[in-house]
Amino acid sequence: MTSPAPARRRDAARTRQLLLDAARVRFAQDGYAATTVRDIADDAGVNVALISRYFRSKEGLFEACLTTAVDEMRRAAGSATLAEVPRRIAEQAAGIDSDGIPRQLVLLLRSSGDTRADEIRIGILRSYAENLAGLAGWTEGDDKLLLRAQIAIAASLGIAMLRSKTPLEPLASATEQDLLGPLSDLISAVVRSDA
Amino acid sequence: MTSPAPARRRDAARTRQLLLDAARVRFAQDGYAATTVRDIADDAGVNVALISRYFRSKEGLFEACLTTAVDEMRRAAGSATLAEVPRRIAEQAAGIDSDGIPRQLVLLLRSSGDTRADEIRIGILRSYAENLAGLAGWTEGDDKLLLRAQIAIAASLGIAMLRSKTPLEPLASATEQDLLGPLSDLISAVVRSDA
DNA sequence: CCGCTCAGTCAACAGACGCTTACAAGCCGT
DNA sequence: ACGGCTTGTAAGCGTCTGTTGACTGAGCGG
Repeated sequence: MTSPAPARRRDAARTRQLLLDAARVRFAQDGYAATTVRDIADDAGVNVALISRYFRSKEGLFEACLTTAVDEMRRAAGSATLAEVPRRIAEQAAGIDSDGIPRQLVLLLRSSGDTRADEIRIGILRSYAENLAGLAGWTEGDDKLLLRAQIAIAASLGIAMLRSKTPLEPLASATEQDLLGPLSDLISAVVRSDA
Repeated sequence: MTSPAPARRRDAARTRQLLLDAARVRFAQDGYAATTVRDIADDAGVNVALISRYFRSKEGLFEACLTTAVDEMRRAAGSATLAEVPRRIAEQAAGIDSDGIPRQLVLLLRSSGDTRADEIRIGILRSYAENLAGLAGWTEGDDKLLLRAQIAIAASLGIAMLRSKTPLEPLASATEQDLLGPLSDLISAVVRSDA
């Protein structure tokens, strides 16, 4: 966290990251269409024009949010066994960030209206579902099991979504521990090959 | 449905309904912020200004969509046993409408940015969760079971959401029958009092 | 057949939107 | 220290947004 550099007053990489962070919060919280580039720039404390400079456009910024979020999730996930999956999902859904918003997951569920970004989103979702199905013994062509994996993914996203903005207690403030039990039951019940 | 009146050329009630129908499709498909009043009016085949006339504002129209959608779901739901719940949810998620979009459910997950509409949404979600928990023997104060019911609701919404716009096969085009099995497993595994 | 009422039309508003351009200021190698 | 490249600023562009108010014409009681 504490960078060795003496924090240059003008630092392109730092500014880029500030924009990226602010954008992820806004996009996850308010959605793509409801977020304006001026909101993001103000949150980041930089000039609006720098969004166009560093990300070419609002859509480019959204794509960057999506890809970095996905990278982080991939890094956090690694390879897992079926038994570990509920804990991994509970971690993500509980929100590893300070404000408890599971941004990575929410970003995956929100559509942007941007074709390119939506393609990325769907590709990621597809790969997640196939990974999960694979852990349960899925082989290509087995639509039944793949459907079940996708339903499990969808359920996780729904939980993350409902936690992110909706003050629906006790779900909204449930801890990772609280979610683990129900999620384990959900995954093991839904993702089964003996459909 | 078939009104006795011979369809007057200028019919306020009919126009209002046309706007309501078009708005529900748009809001569910594209979200609140990404939908413009001109889109809705064009879909309904009426003039834009009539939205302000009949619903006071775009937000007023969204609120009307929510309340009517909720009414329809209440009417369709009625009283049910726990065993019937998966089928009811599968019906809604599969989409009883012609285009297969589960509008009612999706509307409940999409937020508008409008405070009043969000309050309605949350109230509905809370009542659904309590109903579902009640079927499993929930008594006030049992947060564990209520949490599980809310997770089941969230899962259903996530499925509906992912089906609505995302071409994620086989989930996107799964039929009510396809969903019934996995959903039954999900509900019965998640909504249990012996947590 | 007249005249009032109300459903629907039209054009325009003020503001916000994403984005671009021209310019000022900082950083670094030499 | 100074030139050249990079980083940040300010202003404005064209467009689209939700909403409004004055208008036209259909419908119906008299």
